[in-house]
Amino acid sequence: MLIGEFKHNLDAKKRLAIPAKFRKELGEGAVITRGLDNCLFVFPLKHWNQLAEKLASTPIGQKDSRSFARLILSGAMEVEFDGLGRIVIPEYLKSYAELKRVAVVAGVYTRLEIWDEDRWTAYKQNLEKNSDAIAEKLGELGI
Amino acid sequence: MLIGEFKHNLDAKKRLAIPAKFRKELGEGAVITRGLDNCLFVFPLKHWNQLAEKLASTPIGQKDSRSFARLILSGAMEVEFDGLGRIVIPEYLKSYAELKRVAVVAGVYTRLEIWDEDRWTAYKQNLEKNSDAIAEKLGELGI
DNA sequence: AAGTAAGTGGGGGAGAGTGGGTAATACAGA
DNA sequence: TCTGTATTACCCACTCTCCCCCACTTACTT
Repeated sequence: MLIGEFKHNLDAKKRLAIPAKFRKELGEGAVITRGLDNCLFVFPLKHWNQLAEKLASTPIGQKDSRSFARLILSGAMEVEFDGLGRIVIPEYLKSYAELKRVAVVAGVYTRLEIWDEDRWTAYKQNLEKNSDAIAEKLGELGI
Repeated sequence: MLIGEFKHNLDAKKRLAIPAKFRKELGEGAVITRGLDNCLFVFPLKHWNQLAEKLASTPIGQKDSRSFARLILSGAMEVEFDGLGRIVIPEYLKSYAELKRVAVVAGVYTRLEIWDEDRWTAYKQNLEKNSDAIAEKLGELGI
């Protein structure tokens, strides 16, 4: 189950340790790509295939879905682990997500997200301010 | 049935003893995550899975549901008991709930809630002061 | 009053994360 | 074509955190 939040360092060689907990589930292969809200998405191969199919089959005529598909598909790369469970973040993804030294790796059930720590903190603070709206959403989901 | 209120210490290693009474019911697994009003929720695995599925299946393209799912899912952690029935509270949850030394573990029928003692006391006092108003609201809900 | 179950706390070892060194490969320029 | 440079990938070593185990204390029960 891909859940939880972990802080890890991006070293000078653009290597990022993936938490051991997630590594097992990604072992059979994963894809890293540009995500939404200036973070990176990491999909297990299984979910990636589903998503890619869906994106490829969206009507080419619609401007929004076309550019979304482009964003996701063109930025995609297969993830490769080194002997110690780290991945290398290509320069174009690093700059897209504005990654600096400390990165946050967050599990969102079907995918991982990689955030720059500062952006992540700011994003969360902004969300928590709207906790009333969140409570309402929870109600809708029957909690 | 998860009811009752217990005070326990959070030790220097961020371990928290779960009352023996609750442990049995959570034995098959549980998930801890950010809750409302700055407390933490602990769901039995069964309830959590339902919730997570719902969250994960919301459309990724919609900003609101995306950030909402992110907050709940990334905040979650599988609960693991040590040999003596304690769980470890990850740093980011500890700071979210502003947990200090003494924590309150409260059963709310389908879930547990974990509160910092001071916040819990303050919250309860506030509740008792406004119990009339709350009772009226409840009336509107047909209780 | 003693025994048992539950909670508190600490020490040590294994495993995970960090960071640097080196060899191999690719690429550019002479 | 050969050489020098840069980038990548693999390997190794150190540190720290987390997990497991054990011992002590408290409270409740009989």
